[in-house]
Amino acid sequence: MAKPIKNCPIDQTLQVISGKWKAVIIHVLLENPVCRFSELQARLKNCSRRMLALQLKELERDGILTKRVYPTVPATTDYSLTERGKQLKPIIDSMQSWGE
Amino acid sequence: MAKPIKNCPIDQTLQVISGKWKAVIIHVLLENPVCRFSELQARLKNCSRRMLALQLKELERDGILTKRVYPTVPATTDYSLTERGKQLKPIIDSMQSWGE
DNA sequence: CCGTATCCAAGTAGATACTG
DNA sequence: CAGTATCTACTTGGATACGG
Repeated sequence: MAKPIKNCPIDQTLQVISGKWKAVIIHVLLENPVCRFSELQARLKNCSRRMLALQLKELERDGILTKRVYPTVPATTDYSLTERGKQLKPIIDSMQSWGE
Repeated sequence: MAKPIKNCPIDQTLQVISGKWKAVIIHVLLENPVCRFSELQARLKNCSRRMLALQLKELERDGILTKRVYPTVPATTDYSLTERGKQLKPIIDSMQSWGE
């Protein structure tokens, strides 16, 4: 009962979604299952290209989303949630409810 | 449908709980409704006194918890969640489930 | 179009010492 | 006991320029 925490499941989850733009990215992808890089950028008004790329890379690394690259010229990419990513929906939803 | 986000409810919530130790503090207070400063410190093994004080001060400012000070010598204090703070339970709980 | 590399300014957090 | 003050090292993120 007096166990020290941190690195508990709660923090695992927080690490994954608490990047500056991550929760919002997940939210967008829950509503729009497939998004191109430029679509995401358009929706996240103040998020720089650099930041967006960073956040997406981390989300991909953590198994939350999948990136597909099409060998067109110029290159196009799109992003969509994995199953594990979709399971974040209850959390994002309750965060939205609480925030109102 | 193409509205830019950020500063949406999701982010409001994230701001409140995503401090380095905040989610864990809330979790502890959900299980132990009244905690003294030293109790919290004991449970958050790697959290310095300074950090704990900072996080608590922000949580108090955001209306998540209430601080009571008893004019004993030496001073003692305790912390407990507000109603609004208690309403974070579904979020913390689902974060815990997901993290496992 | 979709990034990456570099530089730099600002913010953040630990260590330590002090206070009512 | 429960903090605050200060100093410093580390991290973060914006601006800009370049690359496939």
